[in-house]
Amino acid sequence: MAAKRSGAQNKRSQRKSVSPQAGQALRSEPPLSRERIVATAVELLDAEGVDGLTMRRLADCLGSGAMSLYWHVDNKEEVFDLALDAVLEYRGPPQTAGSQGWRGEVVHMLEDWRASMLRHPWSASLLPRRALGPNILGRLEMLSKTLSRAGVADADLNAAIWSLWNYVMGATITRVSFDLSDEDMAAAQQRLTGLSERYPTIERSRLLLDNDWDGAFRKGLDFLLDGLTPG
Amino acid sequence: MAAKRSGAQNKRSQRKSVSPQAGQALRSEPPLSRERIVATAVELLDAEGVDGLTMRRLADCLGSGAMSLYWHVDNKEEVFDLALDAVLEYRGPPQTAGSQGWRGEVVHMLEDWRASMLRHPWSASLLPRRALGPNILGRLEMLSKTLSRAGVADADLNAAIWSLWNYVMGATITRVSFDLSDEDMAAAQQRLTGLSERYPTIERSRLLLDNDWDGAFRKGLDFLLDGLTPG
DNA sequence: ACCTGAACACCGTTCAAGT
DNA sequence: ACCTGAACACCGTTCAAGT
Repeated sequence: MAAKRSGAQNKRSQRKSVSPQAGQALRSEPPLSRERIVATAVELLDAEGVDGLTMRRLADCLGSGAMSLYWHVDNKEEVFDLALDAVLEYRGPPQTAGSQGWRGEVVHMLEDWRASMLRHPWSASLLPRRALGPNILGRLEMLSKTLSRAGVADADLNAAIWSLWNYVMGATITRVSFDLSDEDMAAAQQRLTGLSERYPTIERSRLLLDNDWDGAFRKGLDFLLDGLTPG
Repeated sequence: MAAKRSGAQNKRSQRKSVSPQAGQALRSEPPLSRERIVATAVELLDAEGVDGLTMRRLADCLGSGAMSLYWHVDNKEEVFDLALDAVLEYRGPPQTAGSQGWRGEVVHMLEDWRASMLRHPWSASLLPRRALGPNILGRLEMLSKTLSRAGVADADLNAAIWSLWNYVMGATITRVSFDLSDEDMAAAQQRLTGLSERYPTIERSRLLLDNDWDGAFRKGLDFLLDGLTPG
């Protein structure tokens, strides 16, 4: 929107060893920049969760005034967008690739996607409501290309991608939201047990407790791929 | 937590036709109650979205002081929990059921679940982060029972339920988040076209535009059921 | 070009008090 | 038992001003 940029001013000139004045932070921080803001936002989100990210607190962590952020960033929404995409970089298939064929590649891409989001538990539930940044688009592009090469017809491609995307998102969001402390988990199942005459089946199967999330994820993914892809 | 209840005081006694005093609302509202609070919260959420629900605004809609709500409700979190579950009641399979077998029942249950959430677009993205109320548990119980009767082994039951749950959640959340105005949609694809050399495949397939969400949902669901269930 | 403090219009919730 | 207003400790953001 605005003309604000943040690209080229990294030269930082030679600051001539600023003599620290009383009351100031001794080790003067590097100047503000989009990169620093985003990196610190990710740290803050990792440490405090979505509700912990506050423009004021973020500025505090950066050693700047709260309003200084607004020079580099339009608003809080943009901070979310940038932090999210920053966390979703894809480094490509592992060294052992090539030999494993397209199916292995797809599975790797989706498991890596999930793993990236699980490393930053705030990211999964944030993603669906935010703009698609370059890293997200890059992952979609790569997935698309691989499926296409695997023989998925153009007419079926979008449906296949969205089915997989939906599945990965749902699995990750659920996984994060049920990753409670053991006490919370026990309490929930406890509450359930108290109502066992109303919910006998899920009480008996201990639905809320013993879940092999990773195994279940992989199994469902395989079923989807069986259906979505030819051959 | 607290000893607060809201069950039995519905008698409301005979209020003796309160003479409306100047400055007061003429038609005096019915007394506050959990039910009224939740119903109004749902209306407000439907109209204004998640960010539009504010304790103060909610109280305004109810014609009461902001703090009055806290007698009936612990905090804002609980309002969310209650509003969410209120919206997820399940009325059971249609009249024509019985003849359609367990697979038809499962499909109906999950499509109804999705439809209920789509009717209240705030609900889908809220659900994963909230406590499971009786209506949600009821749906899980019914799904569980049906799958069990269909022959899914006890050992596979939880994985099957969570796979379906995840898929439904992911599909619904994505669907809601991409249900932008046409201009937004066009703008997004526009931006993509500008980068078409970086994302040629998804640009060519118009991934962000022509999506048959409902068809894709049903297709992926069928694939999952094929894999998850015996026979 | 970059950063700042004061100020505005909001929040959720505690508390002591009213009826 | 139920409702209330004042007050507290926060928010995101605008604006006019500093360097």
